[in-house]
Amino acid sequence: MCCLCTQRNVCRRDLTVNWRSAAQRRVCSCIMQIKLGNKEKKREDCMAKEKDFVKEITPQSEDFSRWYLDTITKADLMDYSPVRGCIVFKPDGYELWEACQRELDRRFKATGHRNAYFPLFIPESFFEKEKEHVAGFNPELPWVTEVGDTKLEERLAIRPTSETIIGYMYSQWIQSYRDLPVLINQWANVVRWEKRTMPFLRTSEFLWQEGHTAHATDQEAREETMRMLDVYTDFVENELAIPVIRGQKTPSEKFPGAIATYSLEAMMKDGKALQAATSHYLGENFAQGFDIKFLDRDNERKFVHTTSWGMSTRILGALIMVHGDDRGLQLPPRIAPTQVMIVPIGPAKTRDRVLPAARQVMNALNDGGIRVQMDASEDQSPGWKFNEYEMRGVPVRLELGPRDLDADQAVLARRDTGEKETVSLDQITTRIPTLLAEIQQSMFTRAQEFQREHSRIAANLADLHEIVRTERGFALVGWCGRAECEDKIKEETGATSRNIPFTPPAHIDACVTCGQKAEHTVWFARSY
RNA sequence: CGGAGUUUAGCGCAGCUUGGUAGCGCGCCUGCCUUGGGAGCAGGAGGUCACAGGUUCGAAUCCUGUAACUCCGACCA
Repeated sequence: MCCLCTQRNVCRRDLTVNWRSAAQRRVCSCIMQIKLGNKEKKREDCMAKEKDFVKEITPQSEDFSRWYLDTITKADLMDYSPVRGCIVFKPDGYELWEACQRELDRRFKATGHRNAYFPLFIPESFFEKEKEHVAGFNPELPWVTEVGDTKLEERLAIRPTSETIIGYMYSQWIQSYRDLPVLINQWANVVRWEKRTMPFLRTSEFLWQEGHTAHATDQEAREETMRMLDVYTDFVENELAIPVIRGQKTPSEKFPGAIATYSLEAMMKDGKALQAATSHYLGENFAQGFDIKFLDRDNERKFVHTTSWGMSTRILGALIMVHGDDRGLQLPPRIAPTQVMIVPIGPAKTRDRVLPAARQVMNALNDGGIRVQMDASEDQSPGWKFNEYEMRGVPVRLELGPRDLDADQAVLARRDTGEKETVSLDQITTRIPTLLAEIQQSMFTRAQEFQREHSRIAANLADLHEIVRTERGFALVGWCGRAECEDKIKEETGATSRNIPFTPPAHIDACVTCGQKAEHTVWFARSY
C-alpha cells in the first residue's frame, strides 16, 4: 500500500508507483501530484532519508521475478506478443543480442568456422534416426501437417535444433577425409513448445546459434567440443562480465543424443543457476543414424565424429539477472550498445553555450571508438534523464552544464557504483576508455564475489536443501553416479545437478544421498 | 499439466457486497513556464468494463462457461 494516498497496490510497469524509501515504505506516483497541504508532512517522512533516486521497479529483495519483469519492460527490451509464450525483441533488447552475435561470430570465424543456413522444417522421419534424440524433443515439437487444404504426406517438425537435418546434409557432402573437418555454424530461430515461459529465459520461439562440426577422429571432435567451450567462456566472462563454472553435465541432464555435454553455469542474483552455453560431443551417434561416412587414408570407410554447441538469447536473461540492481539494468561496457550517455544541463539561456560543447565532446569520444549518445531533448529534466539511463543500464553518464564549462570540466557518473567524478575537458577522451575498463573489471569481480559467497559444500541432504532454498545459492556435493541418488536430491530439495566442475574447489568422498563412495563432485542448484 | 490470484483508458488501480450517467492517478496532446537526481500551472483527447452465453425493463456489477496473464509445484536452452 502506498503510504501517502493509500492506493492499495503499487503498479508494476509504468511510470507510476513503486518506490521504496529508506524507511522501507512505499510511495506511489501520488508523490508527483502532491502539492502543499495536509499530505506534505507525510511526504517529507517518506522522502526524508533517501530522496535522490526514484525507483519504479520492484526491489529484488521483495520479489525477484517481479523485479526481472519490471526491469525488462521498463528498460524497453521486449514486449509480450499475442502468441502465448513468445516475445517481441524491441530494438534495445535486440541490440544486446546483436552485440552478442558480433562478438561470438568474430570468435567463431577466428577458430575456422563458417556460417550457413539450414531449413526451419524437418521431416518427421529424420527424428526417428536417433532414438534418444526423438524421445528428448518429442513433447515440445510443433508440427506442420497440412498446407492449404492438402494434407502433407510426411509431417514436418519446426526445428527444435538442427542435428538431424544437418546430419543428413553432411552425409551428402562428406566423402573423403579430405572433406574434413566440416566446421559450420548457423544463426537461427528454433521452437520448443514450453509449458511455462519467461521472457528471454524460456520462450516458445527463441534465437540462438548452433555450431555443427564433423571430424575424422574421435580425439579431434573432443578437442573441438572443448575448444568451443573455451570460446564461450572467453565471451561470457570477458564481454558479459559473468563468471562461470565449467564442467560436464550428468547423464540425466545431457543433450538427447550426445555422448557428453559440457556447460557453463552462471549464478543469478537470486542464487539460481542459469546455463549460459553448452557444447556437446556427439561421437558417432548422429553419424550412424544418418550414415555420415568418409573414406580414410587407409582406404576404409569410417563414421565421422560430430559435435554441436550453442548459445541462445537466454544469455540476455543472465546478463540482466547477474548485473541488474534495484535501479534497473546494468550493462557491462564491452557489450553495452551505448557506453556513454551525455546529458547536457542548463536553462534555455545557456543552451547555446552548452550544446556545442557537448557535441564537441560527443564527436571526440565517437572518434575515439566510444559508443556515445547524447540526450539533448528539452522535454525531460536532467534528473529524469539520470534515472532513465540508469534504469536502462548505460555504464557511464556524462553531465555537462554551465558550471562545468566555467571550470572547463565535465562530470562522469558510473552506473555500477554511482560514484561521480569531475574530469577536465581535455582529459575526457583518455579518461573514459580507462573508466569503462575499470567498470568492466569491477562488475566481473563483483559477480565473482557474489558467486563465491553463495556457494558452499553441503554436508548432507538437509544442508543442501538449506543452501538452495533458504540461503539461495550453489551447493557442492559428492555423488556416487547413480541416477536414483540424483533424482532423490531433486525430489527433496528442488535442486538439479548443474555440472561436474573441471576444477572443483574441493573433492568430496561420499555421496550426499547414499553415503557410498562418491565418483564425482557435483554442483547442485535450483535453476532457470 | 495441477493449486492460487488477476483481467475496467497506453500503464497502475477504484467502482462490483446492495444492478440504473464509467471514475482516479500516471502517461499522452496544446500552450505558458522550467532544467545539476523523475518540476509547475491551465486546457484537452482517450473505454464494445477479457471473451461467449444466461438472468433482468436495465449488467462492469448477479449466474455459467472459455481464454489470457501472474505467482507456486511436476518437464526443459
